[in-house]
Amino acid sequence: METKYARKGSAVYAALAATKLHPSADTLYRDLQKVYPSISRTTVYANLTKLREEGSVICVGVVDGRERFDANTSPHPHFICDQCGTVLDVEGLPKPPSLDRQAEEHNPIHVSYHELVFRGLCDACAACEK
Amino acid sequence: METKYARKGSAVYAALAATKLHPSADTLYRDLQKVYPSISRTTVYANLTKLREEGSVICVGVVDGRERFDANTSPHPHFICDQCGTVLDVEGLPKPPSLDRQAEEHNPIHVSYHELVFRGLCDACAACEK
DNA sequence: TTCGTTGCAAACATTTTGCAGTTTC
DNA sequence: GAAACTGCAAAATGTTTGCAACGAA
Repeated sequence: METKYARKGSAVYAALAATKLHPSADTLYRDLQKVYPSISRTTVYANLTKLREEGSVICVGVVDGRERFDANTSPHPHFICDQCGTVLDVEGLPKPPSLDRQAEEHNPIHVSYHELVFRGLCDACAACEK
Repeated sequence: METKYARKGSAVYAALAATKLHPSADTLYRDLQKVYPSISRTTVYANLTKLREEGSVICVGVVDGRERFDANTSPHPHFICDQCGTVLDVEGLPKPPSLDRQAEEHNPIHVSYHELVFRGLCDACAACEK
């Protein structure tokens, strides 16, 4: 039985952890609405901010002006479809050796991590192009 | 002598090509105002859009909600300071061998290029942290 | 005269903030 | 009761669009 002010923070995390689609705040909001019809966008945004500060959620990029989130916080490469905006995890790449230290060697920077993002077309969009 | 309707499109490109700061549209607008006091944000945005469609300009990422642009369109790694938002070119990295083809091998994707972005603190911000 | 460029104002979309009611401890 | 959570409404911000005036060819 849902009350108006039920705790929804953990639901935001659970919804994000349950998908591989790297949803935006709004997509997450729509998904959560199905279970919590009274949830507000403000709550989704507030909890995403909190989860990000805690380090239990990351933003993997901005697609069409919308931040895309991931509950898998271990650094891993992504793919973004330039046409439909789908965000996928990229599998099967060898771990590059300490790229971060190499970058620091020749530049005035202090690297904590790096992001590797591939761009192109997903299978579905590539099929449409033909 | 500046007229109200002087051609400003090429000035947008020139301003972007003249800096390594990977400015945002608004930064570019403020820079151009010094030379073209009557220039409008609309013109800067319109020309950035056109240049991007032409392929003579790229967006290297979104920092604090602002798109950052680069007239150097050849793919190269960048660094973004998590504190001040500075965007730097990263030098001295060895070219990884056909990462794009490797990614395609194990994933249902068609890669046209990839972006490598290092994150951390720039020298100035690292100094302040101490 | 046709087409592309410019700039103002308004519209848009995503995200943030102010605030008051609610729940938890 | 203090502190944290929720949701509504409004604000803030970056970007786009409608449109009319201007300029180039």
